[in-house]
Amino acid sequence: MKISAQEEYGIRCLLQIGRRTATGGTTIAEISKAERITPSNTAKLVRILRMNGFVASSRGKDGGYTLARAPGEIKLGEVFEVLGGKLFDVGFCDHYAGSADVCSHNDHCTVRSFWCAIQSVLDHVLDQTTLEHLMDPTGLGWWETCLTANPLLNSAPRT
Amino acid sequence: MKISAQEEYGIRCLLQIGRRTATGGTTIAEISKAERITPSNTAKLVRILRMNGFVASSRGKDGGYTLARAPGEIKLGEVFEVLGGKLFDVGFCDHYAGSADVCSHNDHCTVRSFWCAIQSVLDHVLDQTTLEHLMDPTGLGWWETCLTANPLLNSAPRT
DNA sequence: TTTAATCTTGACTTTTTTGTACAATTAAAT
DNA sequence: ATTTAATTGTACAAAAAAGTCAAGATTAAA
Repeated sequence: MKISAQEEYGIRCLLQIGRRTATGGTTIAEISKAERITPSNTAKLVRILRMNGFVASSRGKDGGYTLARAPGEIKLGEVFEVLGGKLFDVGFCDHYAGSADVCSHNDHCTVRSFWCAIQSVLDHVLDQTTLEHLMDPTGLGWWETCLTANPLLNSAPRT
Repeated sequence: MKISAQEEYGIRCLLQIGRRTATGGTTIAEISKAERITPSNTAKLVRILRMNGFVASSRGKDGGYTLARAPGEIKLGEVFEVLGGKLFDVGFCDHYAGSADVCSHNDHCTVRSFWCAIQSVLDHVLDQTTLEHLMDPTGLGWWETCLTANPLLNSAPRT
């Protein structure tokens, strides 16, 4: 369970574009330089963002990228899904269950139901965070206060 | 951000061993058959579990595997870390920051601080769940109640 | 109309992860 | 002692993900 390179850099590219949208957008060359990844790789990542409606592009001289929506309207959950997919695939059992008719991954699928629970937790957090939160320096760390103010996340005993 | 195959099957192997510890343990051949993965792959996964102190092995005829600790003492957070590592590596910036002295992954590292927040959330959940929770069928879904009883995770507005 | 900056696309290479094979080791039972 | 059933460790092969490259298409300004 790792944050993939594509997620890491994809988010960073989006952040770069977000920061510069107000001043006319930015180019692949600029993003590339700022994030220290190659232009080719940058292009690939930005392409994913564009095809999924997060950024808009204009071609030709003086072209470049801007956000396609307001930062507050871009949920990180959506971005993550596009860049790295869900935590576990539905249809996982189809691939891996071997030749059994029903999911022999068994355990009455306790395991899978647990994966779902983890995913719910993540989704809730990611859907409450927008690009705006990452862009605004004063918004740095609203999540920490959430954590400490929270019964579940704050060493609550469970029974 | 996906659950890796090693995490998925590693947990399942541990679960198999846990279930059969009371009745004398189990073997790689049995686990392999139950989870429908090859014996070789099973051996590899179980080895990781053994080297990290989750299971004990005995060799020779009538050998096999048992839990090294009580199920209630095995936090899933620990197991996950061993099987799949942390969500993002410390030292990530060392690898990817290029030739800059300081982490040029910049953004005043808002991004990284956000990764940390996500990891905290995950860790809290995973450290509150033990193998016992997965083993006990009646314990199915204590996490769902947690979710719905929870302000942060239940569509709480944040400001 | 020319030019230069920029995006767009698909194929290719490298790296990482995942899975497999096989020989060596151990211990109980006979 | 020998046989048998099991674990252990290393090295290798296959698959997936990440990253690179090169040629093409589009646009705006000079």
